[in-house]
Amino acid sequence: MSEQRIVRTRFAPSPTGALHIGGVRTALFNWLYARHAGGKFILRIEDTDQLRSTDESTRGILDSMSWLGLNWDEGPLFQTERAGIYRDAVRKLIDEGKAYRCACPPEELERKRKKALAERRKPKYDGTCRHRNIGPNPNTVVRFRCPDRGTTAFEDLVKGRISFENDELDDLVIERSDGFPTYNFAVVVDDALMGITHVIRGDDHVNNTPRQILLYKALGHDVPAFGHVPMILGSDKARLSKRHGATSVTAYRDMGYLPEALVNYLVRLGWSHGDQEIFSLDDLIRLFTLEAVGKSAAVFNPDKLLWLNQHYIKGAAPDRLARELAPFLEDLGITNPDPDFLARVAADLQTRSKTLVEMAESARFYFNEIRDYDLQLAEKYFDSTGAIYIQSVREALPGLGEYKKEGIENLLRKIAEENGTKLKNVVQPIRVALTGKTVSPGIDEVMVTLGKEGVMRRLDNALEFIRSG
RNA sequence: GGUCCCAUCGUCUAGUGGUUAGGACGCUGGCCUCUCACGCCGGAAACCGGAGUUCAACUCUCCGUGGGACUACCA
Repeated sequence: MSEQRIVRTRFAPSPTGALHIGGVRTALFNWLYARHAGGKFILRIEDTDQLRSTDESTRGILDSMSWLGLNWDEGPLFQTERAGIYRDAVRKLIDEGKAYRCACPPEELERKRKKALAERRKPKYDGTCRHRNIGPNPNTVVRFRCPDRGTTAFEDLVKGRISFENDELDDLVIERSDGFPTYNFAVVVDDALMGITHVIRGDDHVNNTPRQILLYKALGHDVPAFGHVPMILGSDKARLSKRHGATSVTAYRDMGYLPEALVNYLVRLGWSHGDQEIFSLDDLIRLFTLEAVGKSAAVFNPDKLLWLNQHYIKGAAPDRLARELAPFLEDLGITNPDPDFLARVAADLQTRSKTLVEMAESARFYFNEIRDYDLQLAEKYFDSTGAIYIQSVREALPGLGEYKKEGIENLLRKIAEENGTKLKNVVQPIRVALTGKTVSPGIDEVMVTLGKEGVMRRLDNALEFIRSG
């Protein structure tokens, strides 16, 4: 009896661009599956496409994974460093008669394919070189000899039983003429050698699975379990791509999304746990199973992601928000703010910001005193009564005992009452005087955060502006 | 064309033969209120179609229809 093996999953992106929304979700599912089972999560970089692979992409992918908290136990391993391993595996198959060299010119194969298509036949390699016993030669590829008969089936962890007739499969190329393995071969060799027990990937790979199973068997390896998760679509139900807007993890980070929002959103795309919508990483590790992953493709919904981001911003600790917010403020020219002050600003803004970018934008007035008021606003709020209210507040402030929210609000109410007007009529001129805008956090919050001195200075600025204007 | 996969509100989904078909985003009416938000209460909104099986189908089977993936010396 073979012992129950420890679960080993992997994520194997190719470094040909930024880490994609679809890619991370696959990574997340693999990571969760491993963590849930107390197994290992391995990172492998599939960089055999020499032309399109870049170190920069690799760094970006690693960064994005770390930012999301998806740590890996082994790797990153690079396929380009494993060329000898694939070559040996190919040789072994040739020696055993399970693979053969093929010298068919690409143009001819292309011609045959087109002809087959035109005649409504399946375009399948015709086996010309199967028995020609061609030796090593620069212009040859190696093909895997696929069985003509029989059925290859597997029990998919999310979709259930899937089976293919072997005669639908053709003799796929496993080694290109440049000596590098093809994708289908390299994955099998790598997954087998790395002891991957559960291959969790996008369902665009289901059609690859039977030939890969055949390769596992030909190579004499155990066949892992497969779980094909549905893909993520754009709003037009087409595969998610750049034209649907932001699709990379870094793009969302730069737009001011919190990693937990992205993780929470992505996991709910295809997976669910009853009516629950909010999940921490710990919740997910505890609850995640592949059985609860749906079978159908999901449309990416930016609005729901935005809602989740807002939710997490709302609940975040102010000092943490302050740290996250700092780089976005820096983009606006606000550098090295006092951490405590910034935390108070973040606290004021956290129920009214959907992203950190939005929060930074709303936070500007806290750092820049207003000199030139908007003339339209000034005309409306700095009229004779507005000026009186500002003046009244300014004069009352020094005598205010406790400079706290309650005291401030009471003061404003008292002034409104004394002038026989509504609170809002006092508040709005003050708001414009302090923030330069008609929209801001609660006026008492703003005044507390700005501090008594700051508020008095700003009110003086406003009064000065009124006098000179 | 062939093969494979999929199908509940606009979107993400719960449902596992008998439910007023539930939740969430968005939309929308109201409450709260110093603006904007937050929060709270309410509303509109779905079982792709047709045959079966069954006392009873959203749920099981088959056939349509629609969508998607693959069909490379790309991964």
